[in-house]
Formats: sequence, structure tokens, C-alpha cells
Amino acid sequence: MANVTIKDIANKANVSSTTVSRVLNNNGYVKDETRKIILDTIKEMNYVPNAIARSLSKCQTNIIGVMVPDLSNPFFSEVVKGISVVADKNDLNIILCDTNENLLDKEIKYLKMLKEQRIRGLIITPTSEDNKYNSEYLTLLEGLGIPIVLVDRDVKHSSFDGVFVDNIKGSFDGTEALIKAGHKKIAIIAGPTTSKPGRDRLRGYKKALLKYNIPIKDEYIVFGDFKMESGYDITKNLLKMEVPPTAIFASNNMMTLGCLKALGHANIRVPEDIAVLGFDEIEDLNILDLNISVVSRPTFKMGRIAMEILREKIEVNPTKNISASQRLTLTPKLVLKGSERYFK
Amino acid sequence: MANVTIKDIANKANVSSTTVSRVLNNNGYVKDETRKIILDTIKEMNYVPNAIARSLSKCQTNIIGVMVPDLSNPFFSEVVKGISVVADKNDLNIILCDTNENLLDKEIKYLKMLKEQRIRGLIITPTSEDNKYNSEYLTLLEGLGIPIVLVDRDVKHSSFDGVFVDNIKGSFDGTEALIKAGHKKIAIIAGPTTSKPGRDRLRGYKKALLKYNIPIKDEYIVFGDFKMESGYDITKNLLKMEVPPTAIFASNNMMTLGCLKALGHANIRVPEDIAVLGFDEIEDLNILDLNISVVSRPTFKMGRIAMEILREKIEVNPTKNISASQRLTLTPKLVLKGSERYFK
DNA sequence: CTGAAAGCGCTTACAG
DNA sequence: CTGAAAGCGCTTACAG
Repeated sequence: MANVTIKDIANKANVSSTTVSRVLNNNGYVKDETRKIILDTIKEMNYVPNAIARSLSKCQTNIIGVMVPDLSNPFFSEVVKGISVVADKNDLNIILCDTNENLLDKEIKYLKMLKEQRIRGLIITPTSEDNKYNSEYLTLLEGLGIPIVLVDRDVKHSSFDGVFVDNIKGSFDGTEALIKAGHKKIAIIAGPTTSKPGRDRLRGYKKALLKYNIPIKDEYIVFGDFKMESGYDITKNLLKMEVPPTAIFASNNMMTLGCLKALGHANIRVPEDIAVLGFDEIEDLNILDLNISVVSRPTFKMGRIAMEILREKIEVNPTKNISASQRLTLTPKLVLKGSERYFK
Repeated sequence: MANVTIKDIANKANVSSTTVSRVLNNNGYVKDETRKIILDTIKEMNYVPNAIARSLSKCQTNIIGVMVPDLSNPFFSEVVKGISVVADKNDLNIILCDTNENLLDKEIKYLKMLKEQRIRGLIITPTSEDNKYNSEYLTLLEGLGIPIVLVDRDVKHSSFDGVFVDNIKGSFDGTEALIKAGHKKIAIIAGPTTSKPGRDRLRGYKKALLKYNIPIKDEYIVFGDFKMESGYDITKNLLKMEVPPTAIFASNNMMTLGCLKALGHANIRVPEDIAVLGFDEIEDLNILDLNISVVSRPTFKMGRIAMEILREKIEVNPTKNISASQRLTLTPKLVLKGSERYFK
């Protein structure tokens, strides 16, 4: 870091650091001639401003934190991509934190680091929105004293800004589609009860059954952990039932894949032998025209919107986050491709 | 950022900033009693050190830059994940830059930003390794004056550290497997000629044909752009040939998918009607037991290794990058699942 | 239109 | 074992 400084430029150009700073930031009056000389020396000496020094003296960085549970999950990498595009437009830089679904440990460590870095704002998907340390967690986040935007998962009892998806509606629509196709025996591979999206998707499922007067049977409600294996195991068990379901609703992309894998192994065709409908798009299946109907979330858009909200908060309120909280709930889209059909 | 400072702590604890700094950094002698008092006041006043001030005074950050062409591509998100895991272990933080395959513009902008941020090191996959601004580009990278580790793509005439994959060997192995299965009419969906991996994969293909005395036919060599659509279109054309190939080797994951899609549309079975072998794993296909043979790269590992090399360079050479350059070329693994088989 | 000086919040020789 | 003081490289009132 033994670099050319503003002082070196000033010396060489026979002006003061103040003036150099003025042309650098394009504010205040500087005689055209002086400006030219300075600009030239800057180029000549290959000067690159030190953002750290600037941050310190301005008491402000242009860095935001982005914290996600797992970058290997296409959902999150797509969200980050969306964030990145908007951040770039606004000359905001991203410090990326992957918490590895590590519950609290990693999150706390990263949050501390981000606070030390004096970041400008934070976009975060908490690994869990319902841990026993909820109040400590809230304190931690609020203690950052910067604008925070949640993505996809909420924090209990908080009123942070956020971009969410109407999971109840989405899974209601999905389940309704199965019902309308003629199904009455519909099983759900539910998410873990500790997950709000998981719980909400289950609620939507129940709501649809209720509306159409279809009895809710506990045997048809099985809890997975959002991973492929649980979708696989659960499906295998569902098939073994005395009265197996005629349709399966899977609460996320990985469990849908697990379900399809199990059906493949059992040589059961979709939808001729059993119908399947999943939550979340699976890009590769689309490409291969493996027509699986899904409830689809606007992933990339969620990232973009989150970043737009954050930018607004940052600009409108350089000091405190006093403007009204912005919580957006997007409606997922039902995409029917045939796998929901009912064969008697 | 109007926060508690080291000075506030010093005042309250009736010591000097120097002493506070000592306990903060755990260096130099401090009387146990004094230490305790300071630690208490730190907790009491909820003090969080300012990493920016520290960076400025130490002339050193703990931030590295990570620059990839496209985070939506599972290959890169997996690489970043690998980097992230190792970075985290070493308390290095990541500023993420997605260049959006934008060739030079974005790269230059980000590189400038990273230089201003005085980052500690850089891991980068250049969007292209063969642009007409090669020498300017090289100057730019070298001008950073920090350790640089390349991932997957090289920069012409450079000797930066890097983690690469032996594309020639990989595609030689893949092609050889097709030959050994009995194929003689093997087509390749090649990558763009501007891409070194693309060119190398084509070379491996030719090398294998040569070795087994199979004539190289230009009609069987078709160039795509690494995207799904080109794999689709090329495959459709291959099928229309008077003497269509009995096997197709696709140079990357997206084109393999496009190829499979085209075969599906044409109602052509794999491998009964035509054999397919791709470069790069496609996770979803594995899950669904759609047994497509591939040449597989250790993606996550590439990220991990890149970060390990960088860490070493950073630690060994706080000032200058004088240690020998580390260039690792990993060998891809051939994973045969049956899609390469030959049916007479 | 320009500059001297203080300040941002740390670290680090140096002195005791 | 502890502190005063200078320095890291900028920005920003203030004065002229």
C-alpha cells in the first residue's frame, strides 16, 4: 500500500491537498487551468484514491453486506445476482457472507465483522427465523444501526424492510390446481416446522383442501427438511401406504427432485400413475421438457427489489432509518405443465 | 457511524488509547488488572472496533476481491462457495464482483474499485482470456500490485497463480470412452474458438480420434457458444446429416442440456439411438438418474484451492509477491453412466 | 478560486 | 507495564 497519495500530487502540481481533493470529488471551485494540471499529474503519477482513507474521514463506506444461507442453492445465487446488478448501478459494493445454513454461529461472526467494517446497509436471509435466541438476534441486527432488508425469510417480532413471497397463496394455488384436476387424495411433502415458509406452504395446502371440502388426513402430511433425500424417503413411504395419494405436492425444489427420483426408482410414471406439483422452478427440468408443474417465485427479481429498497433507505436517510418500513410480498405464479393431471 | 471510539474507552477506564489498543490486539504487556477494567468498559459501552481506521493505520485490509463472469452459472457459484469456506477460516472477507460476462467494461470498473479499496488479494476468472486489449489488461492486473489467483481461465502471456483443469486430457478421455464403446462417427459440439477451454476441449477430441486412427471430419465439428440454445440447434442439424454421428460429445453443461432437449424433441433415445457424453456434471440429471456420462470437474475444490494459494501468497509475502508462481492443473474425472454405449 | 489546519479512529515506534 | 505523539490518506469547515 505504499502508494502515491494526494499529497504527492499536491506537491508535484504545486497546489494544496485541498485543491486536489476538490478536483477529485468535483466539488468547489477550481480554476480550469489548475484542474488541468492536477488531472495531468494524477494521470502521470498513476494515482489511485484510497477509499479507506476517504471512508474514515467521511465516516461512510460504500459497501453493503449480503448474507445468504447457501450460495450453492440456485435460489440464493440468483437472488445475489439480482442484488449485484442493482448494487453495481448505484456504485455500491458487496461483501458476501455465506452462512452455510449454520444457524447462529456463522451469522453472529459475520454480523460482527460487518459492523466493524461499518457497512452502509445489509441484505440478509436469516438461516432460521425462529430460534430460541430470537430476542438476542433482533438486538444484534438492530444494533447494527443501519438499514436492513430481509429476503424470503422474516425475523420474528421485527419490522425490518423485506421482500417476501406469499407462500400461503402459492401453495393454495398449487393444491387447488391438483384438486381441480380431479385429485382428492393429495399428500404434501412439507418443510420443517421451524421454517415459516415451510409452515405457510402447509397452511396454503390445508386451506385449499378445506375450501373444497376435502378432509385433511394426517397421514398425507409428512415433514421433510427441504433437502433432496427427505423428498426421496418420504415419497418412498407414501407409495407404501395402504391408500396411497394420487398426487404429491412438494414444498421446495430439492424435495421435488427427491420425489421424482423415488418415483423413477419405483417405475411410477408422472402423471399417469401419480401427479406431482412442486414449489419453485427447476430450470434443468424445464430445458429437458420434463413437464413438472410448479409454483414459481421471481427469484432474480426478489434480489433486485431488495437492493432497490436498500438503496432508497440508504439515500433517503444517510443517518437514521426513520422512513416507513417497506415490506413487499410478491405473489408466486402457478405454472402448469401437465404433471398435475389426474388419470382414473 | 457516530460510534464509541477507543478514546471513549480510554477516558472512561482512565488509561491511554495505546493501552486500550494493546488489549484489543492482545499484544504488548498490560497489567491483568488494567486489562480487566478495559475489557469491562468495552463491554459496558458496547464498543465495536472500526476496521476502516485500523486498515488505514496498518496500511492493510483483510478484504479480498472475487470476480466471476456469472453467478447464475452453477460452476461459478460453486467456486465462490469453495473460496468462501476457506476465506472464512482465515478471517478474510470477500468483495464479490459479477462481471456478467461483460468482457472488459465491467472488469475494468471493478478492478479500479478494488484497487481503491486496497484489497489484499484477488481471485478472478476473466471473462475472456484472449481479447485484443490483452496487454492493457495485463498491465491493469499487474498494476494492482497484489497477489492474484486465476480460476479456470488463463490470461495470455501472464504468469499469475491459478487453478485450472486439463481440458485437453478431459475431453481426450471423454472421446476415448466413446471410441472404446465402439463409436467411429463422433460429433463434437465445440465451444467458441475465442475460449481457451473451448479450444482445448476440441484439441482433446481430435487427439483421441488421431490416436485411434479415426479420420477427423469437419462436418462433425460444430461450434457453439456454451449456451443451451446452441447445443439445441447444433444437435438438430447433426441429426439432419446424411450420415449422422452415432455419438455426440458436448463441450459444456449447458450445451449438453440443449443437446438432450433436441434429442428428446426428435424422439431419439440415449444411448439406444445415439450416444451422448458431456463436459461438466449436471447435478439435477444425476438426481433423476438420467444417466448421462460426463467429464467432471472438481468445482468446489477449485475454489478452495484457489483461496488456499491466495492465502499463502498473502501470508508469506505481506509486501510483494516474490514467491514462485503456483499454477495447478487438475485432472478432470471421467464418469461413465451408460449414455456412451454403442448400439449397432 | 485556494490553502492551512483539524479531524476521522486506529496503530506504532519511542521514551519512561 | 504505560502514555504522548506522530502518522495512515483522505475531507471539510474556515479564512482569505
